[in-house]
Amino acid sequence: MSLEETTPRPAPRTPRGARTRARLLQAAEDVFATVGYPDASIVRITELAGVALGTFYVHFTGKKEIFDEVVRDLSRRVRQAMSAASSAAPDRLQAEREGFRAFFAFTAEHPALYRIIRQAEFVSPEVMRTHYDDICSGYAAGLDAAMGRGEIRGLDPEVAAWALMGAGELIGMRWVLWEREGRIPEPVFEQLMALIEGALAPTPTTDGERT
Amino acid sequence: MSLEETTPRPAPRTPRGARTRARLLQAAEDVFATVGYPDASIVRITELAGVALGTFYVHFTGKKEIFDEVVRDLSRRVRQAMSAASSAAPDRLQAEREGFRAFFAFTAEHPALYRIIRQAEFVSPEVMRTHYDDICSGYAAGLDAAMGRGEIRGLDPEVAAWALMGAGELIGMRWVLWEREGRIPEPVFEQLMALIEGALAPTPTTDGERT
DNA sequence: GGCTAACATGAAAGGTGATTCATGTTTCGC
DNA sequence: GCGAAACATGAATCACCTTTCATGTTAGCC
Repeated sequence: MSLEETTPRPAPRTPRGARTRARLLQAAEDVFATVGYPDASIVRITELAGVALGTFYVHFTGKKEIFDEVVRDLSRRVRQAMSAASSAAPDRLQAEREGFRAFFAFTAEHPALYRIIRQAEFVSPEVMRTHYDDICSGYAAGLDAAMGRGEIRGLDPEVAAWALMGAGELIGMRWVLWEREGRIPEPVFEQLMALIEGALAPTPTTDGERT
Repeated sequence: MSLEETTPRPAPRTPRGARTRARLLQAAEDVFATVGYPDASIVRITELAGVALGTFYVHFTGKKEIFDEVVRDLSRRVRQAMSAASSAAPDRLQAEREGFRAFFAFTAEHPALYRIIRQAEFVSPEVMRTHYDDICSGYAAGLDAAMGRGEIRGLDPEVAAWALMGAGELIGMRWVLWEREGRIPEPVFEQLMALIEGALAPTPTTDGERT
């Protein structure tokens, strides 16, 4: 049942249709984020969106399709935020700082991201994988370039990207999502940066000849 | 509905009861891990366990209760595996190696851990938090002690613990769960260790006078 | 070996929620 | 302004699931 493929609904052809679809997406994001996928019913989504139950099926084939769409949307937005922030940095370490700052800021403003991505594991493993893969490939490319410039030590960019991404994810969960303040405390941020700096810094003692 | 408290069922008083309960727990673990919480029905669990539907309610008050129990059980086991592995290590770096090895090995053998913990976010946020907090406090204590012995640089053990935990989590997801091989490739493991080493190593350049 | 509490059973009650569809309403090109 | 396509509606259908309960069965204890 959860593995079936369905042909997606065609995109809306009029402004009205587009508006309704957007309203449904926004409502779905809210509902998924607050009550979770299991308890998120189509009725709830349509009620929040202010449209009739049947309207939902004009725009989406079912719960999974709209979920996927929500995930893709959030993923796109967070990646865009991160790359926009880090692209202007003069060097890699600065890029790390700005990238992480943007990530934590996005998390603070859209807690839905975490809450939704974590559920995607079952609802839709493919979209979840794509999300991480996408973030990662951008990240790894940045690391690779920096390595070429000798700014960081020689290491496998992919492994490093996943590891750092994981560090950011849990730190964000712990200090942004779980703390009332809703934003990362500066000392925690600095600590994280210190760790990343240490992990990436060119080692004076050993050469970078690891695989 | 998902926030209600119910008085837990009393523990079984006979070997037979204990056996049935254990069978249900094991079945629940499998079902939650394969089809996910939303699609996991009590019927499915009891069928897999080979008991009648009604029997379930002799031992558990509902789906959430057995889910919580499964999470607590997995959490206990993985923590035990990790601490057993790392406790014999001569120094901190060695302890890191053994701890992570044990973690990846456990992940390979019980993919259910990941799959289930990630769902806990909504089903049961408290248990999920407890799981991470528990792992973390042990980890942080180890780092703190090592810091006292001067084996690693001065840093906030809690932040470091969460960051490293996150790194391990995503690396495990990517290379243990998502890869056919089902165990972490040695080069990836070494890369991760190199990163951790860099992150924790006492810095020759700066002193450890950060918070 | 018989008594009782503990345990197991599965049919049935009662809900919930996803999805369909026949029917209206709006919008847009002409 | 008109006709057709796009869109919106919500009552009705249907599938499935949780939970209860009255009734059997088992096992520990004397």
